[in-house]
Amino acid sequence: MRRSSAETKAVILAAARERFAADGYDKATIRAIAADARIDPAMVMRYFGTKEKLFAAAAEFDLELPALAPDQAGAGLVRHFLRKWEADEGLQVLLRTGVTNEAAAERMRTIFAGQVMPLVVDLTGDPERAPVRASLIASQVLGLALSRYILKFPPMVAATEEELIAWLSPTVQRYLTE
Amino acid sequence: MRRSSAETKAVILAAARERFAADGYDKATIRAIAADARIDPAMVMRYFGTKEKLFAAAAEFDLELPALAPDQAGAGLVRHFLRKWEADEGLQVLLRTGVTNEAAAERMRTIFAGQVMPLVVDLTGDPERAPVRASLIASQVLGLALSRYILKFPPMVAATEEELIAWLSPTVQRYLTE
DNA sequence: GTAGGAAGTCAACAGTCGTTGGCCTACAAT
DNA sequence: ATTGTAGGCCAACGACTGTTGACTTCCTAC
Repeated sequence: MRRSSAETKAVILAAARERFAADGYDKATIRAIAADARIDPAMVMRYFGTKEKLFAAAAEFDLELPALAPDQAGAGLVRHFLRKWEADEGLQVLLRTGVTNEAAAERMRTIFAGQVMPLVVDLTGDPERAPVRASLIASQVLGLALSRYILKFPPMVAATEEELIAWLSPTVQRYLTE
Repeated sequence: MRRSSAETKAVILAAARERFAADGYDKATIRAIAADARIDPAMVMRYFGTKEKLFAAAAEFDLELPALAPDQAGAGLVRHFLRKWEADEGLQVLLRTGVTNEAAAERMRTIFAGQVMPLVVDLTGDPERAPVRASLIASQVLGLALSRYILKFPPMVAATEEELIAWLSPTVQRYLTE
C-alpha cells in the first residue's frame, strides 16, 4: 500500500504505543510493532531513527491536570487520574516501562516534579511540605493503577469508578490538607 | 574452585535474587547471574534447569504478616511492610518483574489473596467487604514501594520511616475500619 | 515522457540470549 | 594405583534482536 509520510508515521506511533503499553520496553519488538502497523521493520527505523527515539515519541503525553477547588481536590484528582489511565495509553506505557528502564523512570520523576508538584503547591499554598504531599498522592494514585490495570487484583478490577473515588478521595484530600 | 552442590546452588540463588531485584526478569541475564556467582552459565542450568525455574526459586518468599491489635493495625502494617521491602529482596523481585511478566503478576495475586486478604478478614470480621479493603491497602503499600524504591521520587526517598508511618497509617486504618 | 525523489521491500549484519553436550579435573573409595 | 563420580568449564547451537544498505516501485514535476 502507499501512504503519505505523515500517515505512516502516525500508524507506527499508534502501534508502538499499544505494544509498549501492553508489553513494556524490551518485549515490545520493533518487528512486532512493524507487523501491527503492516509495514516493514526498516520503515520504523527510517521514520524514528532508533528504538529509543520511537519510545520517547510514544511516551510523550500530558497529565492535563485541571484547576480544582481546594475542598474538592481529592475527589477531583482521583476521578481525573482514573479517566486518564483508561483513555491515554501514555501513562500505562510509562508505568510498564519505568519499572525496568531508568530513562522512563526519569521521565516519570520529571512529570511528577513538573506537573503534580506545582498543582499541590498551588492548592495548599505550602511550598515547604508540598513535595511530600505530592509524592504521597502520587504513591496512592500509582498504587491504584498498578493494582487495577497492571497486576489486576480482582477486587480492584471489579470496583466501579464511583466506588474507587469514594474510597480514595479522603486519602488524597488528607495528603493535601493535613 | 571446588564447592559442594548445596553451596553452589545457594550462591547462584543469592546472585539471581539480586539481579532479578535490580534489573527485572528480562534484563537479568543468566550469563550476568553466573558472572556474579563466579561460575559458568552452564552450572545455572544444571542446578535449576531453566531460567523460569530459577526465577520461581528466587521469587519465593513469605510476607510474614504479624498478628496485630485492630486499633493499631494501620501503623503496624505500614511499619512491617516498610521493613520487609528493605530487608527481603523477594518483594522487589516480584514488583520489578510482575509489571511485565504475567507469571510474576499471578504470583503477586496469589500472595495477596493468600496472605493479605485472610489477615484483613481476621482483623475486620467482615468477609464480604474484606477483598476491597485488602486490595485498597495493597494499592497504597505497593504505591509506596513503587515511588520510594523503584521510581525513587526524591521526597519519598528522603522521608524517614517514622514520617511515612505517620502519613500512611491513618490511610490503611481507614481502609480497614471505615 | 522522463528524471527525481519519496515510499516501501528484502536480505543480511553483528550481537546477545537461553540452552546443550562433550570434555576436563579433583576427590573418595576401592 | 585405579576407577567412579560429581563439580566445573568450554564451545557451540539456533533463535531473536536492533540496525543497515541496496534494491524496487510508484507518484509527481518538469
